Amino acid sequence: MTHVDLQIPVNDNFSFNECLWFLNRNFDDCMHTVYTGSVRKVLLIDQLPVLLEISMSRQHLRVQVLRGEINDQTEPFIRNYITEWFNPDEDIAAFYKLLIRHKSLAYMPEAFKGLRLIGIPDLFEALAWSIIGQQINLPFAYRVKRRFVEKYGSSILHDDVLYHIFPSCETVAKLNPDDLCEMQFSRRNAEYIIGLADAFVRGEISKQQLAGLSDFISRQKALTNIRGIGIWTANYALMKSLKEPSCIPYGDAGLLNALMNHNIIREKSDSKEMNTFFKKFPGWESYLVFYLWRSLAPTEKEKILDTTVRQTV
DNA sequence: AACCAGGCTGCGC
DNA sequence: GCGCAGCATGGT
Repeated sequence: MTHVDLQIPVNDNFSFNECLWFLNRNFDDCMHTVYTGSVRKVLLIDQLPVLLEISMSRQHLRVQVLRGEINDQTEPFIRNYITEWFNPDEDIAAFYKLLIRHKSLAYMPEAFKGLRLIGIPDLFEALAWSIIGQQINLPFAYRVKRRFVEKYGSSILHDDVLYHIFPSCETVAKLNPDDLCEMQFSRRNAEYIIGLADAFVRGEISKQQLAGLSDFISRQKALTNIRGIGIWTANYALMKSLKEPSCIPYGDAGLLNALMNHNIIREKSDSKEMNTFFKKFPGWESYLVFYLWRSLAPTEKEKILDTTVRQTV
């Protein structure tokens, strides 16, 4: 049964266009494809691919199934996935109130109005992606991810477009570091990712197990116990995959740049000022980090200029 | 050519 | 517990 729509309600302060804009920033992310007013992505549900198109229809996210089955089993999975991806059910009014109080951030609720923290619901994907992104620039990280996904993930073809599924931990666990070094992983990051995949295969870690731990610190520790996952990666994954509200990815280059841009810290090493700053946003640290990252993206004007240049060249 | 990039490990203290 | 070198991999 195709052509069935799902509707997912959204609450106030939700802008699908802002979310789409973020998904389509200036990077080439192979895990989804953005169109005007919609985004397509394929999910793997019980080993079967389901291609979705998400768009906005009145006060609902509208999910159309372009390929694959939608039934009593897959529907809850899809609903849950989309909800964790766009977080349309959150109430971010309190966050906006805090932003408005802050001198150099007061512009954000208007400038980024309705942007939600875009999640990566799959924990293995979130962790593997953040390991890929360690200490390398983002355009390069996205290129490495694309090579990795195109080689070791599966995909489906629809209307002449390939939609990719992230490699499974079973597949990755069987790789040798050399397989990944070929695609410009550093040897160490290759070892990290394969080890991570192995931990998932062995059941040493899972999203469910992690979510079941009693507090934030335990969840952080469970992650940093894995080789290759430091505090930055742990916080990134907890923020993107487990909706942890108070994650500060310490040392993050982008975060530090954003804080410098907003004159919130003077030196990148100034962790004291940074901590005092974050204390003004209790419970919204993750959201704040996400909005600060958003502030690093080029403005709409710059982006249009950029594509114009590329086209004429 | 030097410095940067959404860091981590291991060591010495 | 904290600071710091050493480390890979490319981009600008």
